[in-house]
Amino acid sequence: MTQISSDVIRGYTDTMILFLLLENPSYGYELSKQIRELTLEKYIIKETTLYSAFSRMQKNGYIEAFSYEADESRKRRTYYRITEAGKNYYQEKCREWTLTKEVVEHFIKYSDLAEQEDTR
Amino acid sequence: MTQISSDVIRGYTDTMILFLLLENPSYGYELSKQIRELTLEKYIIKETTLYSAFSRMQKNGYIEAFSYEADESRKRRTYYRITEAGKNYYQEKCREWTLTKEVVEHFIKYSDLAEQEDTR
DNA sequence: GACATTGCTATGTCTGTCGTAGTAACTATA
DNA sequence: TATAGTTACTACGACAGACATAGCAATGTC
Repeated sequence: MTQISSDVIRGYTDTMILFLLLENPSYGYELSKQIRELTLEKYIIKETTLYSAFSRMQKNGYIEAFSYEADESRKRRTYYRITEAGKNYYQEKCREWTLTKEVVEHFIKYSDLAEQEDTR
Repeated sequence: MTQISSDVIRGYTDTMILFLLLENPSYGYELSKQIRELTLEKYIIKETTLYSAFSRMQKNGYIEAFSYEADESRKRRTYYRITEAGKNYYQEKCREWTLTKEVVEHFIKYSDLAEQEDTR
């Protein structure tokens, strides 16, 4: 297991995208590359997952779409920027994450992990 | 937000149950109480979630059902114990958790969290 | 005897992820 | 300039885990 099963990440893809949009507006392909690089290939977001996150978050008002092209018919990419609501949502998720960590770690045993690694 | 949205926990309910079964065989109602208490009410597992986890994990061979009653027709509770496969699965999930934490934390900003708490 | 708690089953819905497929523009290369 | 590879998306359907709702029977408590 070198990659993460995405079911675990579920609920945090939005957060990952919003984190990156806090820095700069961006678009699908670039974001997916950034996520892959930032996580050192440990998490590679699927295209469909990414784009469905866009439409969900746009619907929820967390991001806004825009285009750099003057001519709408010519635009290649759809850029997104984070909204104020998106920033609030992001912060909420960060707080939730600390709670989640606390909860899950009650049920995790770190002992023997190294040992296990060796005996594999 | 004092409780955790269960979508975040998704993928770790099995782990929580297995952790407790490592100590003792147990049954639904008791496990749900233990989870509630261990997490100081931060996570309260839904009944349906719990019991569907049982059947899923039994199907996967991670747990085994048994009864303390001699007379099967009289049994009140279904007890479960963890199997060897379950122990391995549990350890795998613990390793996965460390990875997950690493990945997610790249996208979390802890700064301003306290500040936010104050202004609420 | 009434009421709360315990312990579980059945059924269906919702949502996020993902597989598969397809399209079109742009880029590099030979 | 033909071709292959990369970029940048959209559409559609399947699946699985969490959960709402409902129901039911045994046990405990006052």
